[in-house]
Amino acid sequence: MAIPRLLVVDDDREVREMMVQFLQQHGFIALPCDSEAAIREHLAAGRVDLILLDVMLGDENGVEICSHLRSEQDVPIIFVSALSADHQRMAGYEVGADDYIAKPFNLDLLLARVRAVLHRARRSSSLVYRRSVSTYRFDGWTYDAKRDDLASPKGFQVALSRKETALLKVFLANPRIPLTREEIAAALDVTGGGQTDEGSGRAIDVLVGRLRGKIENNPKSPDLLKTERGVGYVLACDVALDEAG
Amino acid sequence: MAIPRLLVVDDDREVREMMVQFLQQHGFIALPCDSEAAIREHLAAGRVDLILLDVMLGDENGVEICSHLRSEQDVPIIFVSALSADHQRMAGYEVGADDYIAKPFNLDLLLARVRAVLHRARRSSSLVYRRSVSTYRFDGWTYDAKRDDLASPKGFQVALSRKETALLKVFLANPRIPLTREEIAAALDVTGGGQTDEGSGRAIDVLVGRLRGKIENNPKSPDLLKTERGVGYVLACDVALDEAG
DNA sequence: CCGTTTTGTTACCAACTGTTACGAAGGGGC
DNA sequence: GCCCCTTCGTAACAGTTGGTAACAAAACGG
Repeated sequence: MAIPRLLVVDDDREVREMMVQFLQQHGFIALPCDSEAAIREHLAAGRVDLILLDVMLGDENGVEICSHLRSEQDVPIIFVSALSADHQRMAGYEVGADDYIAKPFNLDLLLARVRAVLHRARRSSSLVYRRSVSTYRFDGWTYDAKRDDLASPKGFQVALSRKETALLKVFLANPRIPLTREEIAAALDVTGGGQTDEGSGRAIDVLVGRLRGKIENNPKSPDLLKTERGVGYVLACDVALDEAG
Repeated sequence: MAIPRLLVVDDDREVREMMVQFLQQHGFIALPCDSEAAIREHLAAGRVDLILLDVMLGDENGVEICSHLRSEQDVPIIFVSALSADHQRMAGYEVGADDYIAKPFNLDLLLARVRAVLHRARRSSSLVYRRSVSTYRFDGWTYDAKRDDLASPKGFQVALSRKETALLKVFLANPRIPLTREEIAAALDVTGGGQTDEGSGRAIDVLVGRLRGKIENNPKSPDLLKTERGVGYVLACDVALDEAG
């Protein structure tokens, strides 16, 4: 299983950002959303492992959203709510929520619940939970995560900077899944997600360019880190994992 | 199976457009219709995989239309209706509808039903569902969909832009079937379907022209991408598929 | 502190794609 | 054939997006 991707759905921007930052610090890809439409975009765009859903979403209703989502696919959902009354809790479970956390909550409690639900979801879908992947192999390349050591198909060692390494890991964890700049930025904890000259910087583009320069045969026409115009980037090869622990 | 082609039959223009847009966004070719005559035109013009049929069609009656159509061929039909009373539902099933959705409905529910019915239709007609065609061969050309790699009969590699690739795929999926600009636009998610100078742009024409420039021996008198005057374009050769998975 | 390395920003360019305008090519009626 | 109208092809243009060199700022390591 790749790095878990979580959607943080809350209409209070401050709460949202706080949760996103906290979850990112603990190794998750956390993507902020503020509406059902945003959730659907992410679901359509790629894998989502867990949704943290605020019950009160301005004019939308979290319980209803949950009900919609649940009737279609079984993404795990954890409700987050200021309404801790029991009947509210029940309304959450009845539409299929996997857990329910009352605000204000302890962030570590949140983390524990998130891990528990992800763990459950993994078991039920009989995916092996790889506690620590030690080595990734892709297209002849070998990346030893433990020693942080990347070797080319011909056996030459290639040095990556810290951010380049992080970027590579994100792609290795999500092979063949197109990642938006927003998602990459979230996983790397950099600011910029913009792709035009106005707006925020183009850190992701530049970073991808630099990584390409080190791992692509011909960086001008990349075989591995392909551009999905209007979307983002995708690692266009399969990745084999050796695991330890 | 090529991209599924759906007819969206509803006399409320707004509802129709909304459904069409939604279905297009999810990868279907969705064609709006507002009458039995329009349905028949499409059925006569080419393959139709599923009809979404409003029960109340102004002066026409959806149930009757369904009954007519069913007595002739077995296109799957899903009824869409504001009349959710049980007897109405039964009237729908009795004339052979494959499913029945009450308005107002959740769009994603619609999507789920559409996919279910298409899936069923595929199985029952014992068509192998090709999850991923890896290579197309046509008139000496080879297109490797996995690597997104197009090679000319003489073995030269030809670079296509994203939209050009998408256009080629649409034709490869529908060889020898004349496709209207409307259908192509739907499959490509571009706006323009108009062919005159007024109205919407001529994106499809220009795109076809560009693709011709890359794959035709003599773009001025095309052998592959022929124009069907007053209709659209057609790929005038057979296509062989190699499949993987 | 200072030099080095890493990382983000900016600017410029190239590629992609939709729009428009204009001319050419059909097609029907006479 | 000739005229007229519709349809189509395509060059030219413009708006957007992505690649990347060059610079600036920040982090790092003594």
